[in-house]
Amino acid sequence: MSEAAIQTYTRADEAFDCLQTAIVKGDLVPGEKIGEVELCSRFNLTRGPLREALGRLESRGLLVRRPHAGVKVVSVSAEELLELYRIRETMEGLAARQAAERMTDEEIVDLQATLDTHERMIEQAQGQAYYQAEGDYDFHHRIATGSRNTKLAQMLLGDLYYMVRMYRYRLSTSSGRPHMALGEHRRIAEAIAQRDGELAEFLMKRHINAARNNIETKIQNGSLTI
Amino acid sequence: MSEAAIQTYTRADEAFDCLQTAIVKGDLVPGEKIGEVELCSRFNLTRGPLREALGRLESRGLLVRRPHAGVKVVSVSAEELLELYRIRETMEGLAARQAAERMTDEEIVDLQATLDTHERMIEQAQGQAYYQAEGDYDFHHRIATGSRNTKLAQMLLGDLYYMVRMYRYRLSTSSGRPHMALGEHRRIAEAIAQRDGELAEFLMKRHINAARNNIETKIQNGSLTI
DNA sequence: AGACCGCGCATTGTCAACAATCTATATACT
DNA sequence: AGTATATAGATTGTTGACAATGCGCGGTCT
Repeated sequence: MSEAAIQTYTRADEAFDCLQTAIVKGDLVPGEKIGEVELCSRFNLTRGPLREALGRLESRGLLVRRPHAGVKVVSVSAEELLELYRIRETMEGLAARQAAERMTDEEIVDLQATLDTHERMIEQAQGQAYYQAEGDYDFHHRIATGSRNTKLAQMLLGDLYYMVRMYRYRLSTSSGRPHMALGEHRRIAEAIAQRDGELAEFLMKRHINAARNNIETKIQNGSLTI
Repeated sequence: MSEAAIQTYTRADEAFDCLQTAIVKGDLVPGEKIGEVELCSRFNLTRGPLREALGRLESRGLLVRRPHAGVKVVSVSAEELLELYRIRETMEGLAARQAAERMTDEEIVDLQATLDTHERMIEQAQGQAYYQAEGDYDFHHRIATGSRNTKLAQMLLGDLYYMVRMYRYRLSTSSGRPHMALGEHRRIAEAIAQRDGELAEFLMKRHINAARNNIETKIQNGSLTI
């Protein structure tokens, strides 16, 4: 998905993408032990590039590897998932503040246009958590990039989002509050449009904290099992 | 260096550690293009494990890789280095807050004992920036671990610190304010000992911001060239 | 019957040869 | 003379075979 920009696309990159999306989409279940040869036949690869991809994924925390014993998809506990949101809160708060200071006017227009699209999506696909989750991801993605903070964007897009999305796909956590989330997005975008970094940071932190609380209560209700 | 804990230590792990320390210590210069075969002979490895290690390092942002063209050590601009400190400010602030809430009493005692050691080091090794930098790293390391936030510690220890250390070794950035930094560390440790998370967060953010300002003025003076 | 030991098998880690791609040099053309 | 192109060399990417390690099964001893 969207790898057009890359000129030469090596087998290892292919393996990396395949595995990453497989993990995020839940085709590879957390905790399950997976053999290398099985993965090779599954994705039509040889073990060389595969192992390189496994190394990358391990380094990103999506896999755990024990020498001579095999790899398995990382399984995140409920506490760890909530901790992830604590990290997001601070990091995306920073991203929002820097985005307010640095995004181009054009990017801001695009950002707000994206939200219009999301609104239509929510109305059309009532309850289709998939599109909601993707829309949410899109919004946060734009802000991370808009921060013009290379490493920050890299950490958010490369490390955190994949772990969060992994559970979002599985649990549709964002369902239940799509309209509310959209409203929060709107206000954040508005603050960015007014170049009010402080406000954007505040709103973003509150937004993510709300999402975190939503998950926490669901877990306590028992309606969410991890 | 300190690989006793691991039972089986694969060649790829070895390659990873060798390269990482080589990059951090400056044996591998940023921007310089390095061939795979050269690295192999340099560290007594074969290309298989080496490539796996290269993948991991690329994924962590210490290397950049262009398909069929080779790898080179990442070169961070002055702006990017300062941005790194912005990220540290928020993330380590969070770490300090959570550490204040979650560290064991024993860990806190150890933390303060560490600071005593640092004080002696600073007095003995006047101006030896190396030990100062390592002492500083040690302090921040303990707090990251003490946060009991797996992913947060992983991101700080695995991603950010290596990049910062890379430039610390080269530029001895922390020199000039060792005593001041120690005093700031002391106050942070004190806040943690009193279980005052809010204060610990505030002090940590100010501490890192001070370090950032120190670097910024040095860059503007021209006494620091990157 | 239960526990411990040893062996065989499967899986992972490593290696060296082969194929594909890029870079640089030299040559021809404008 | 400067630019573009083609070719040669070197370097990276990939493959399949080989070696080393962990895991499970069966046997034996208490």
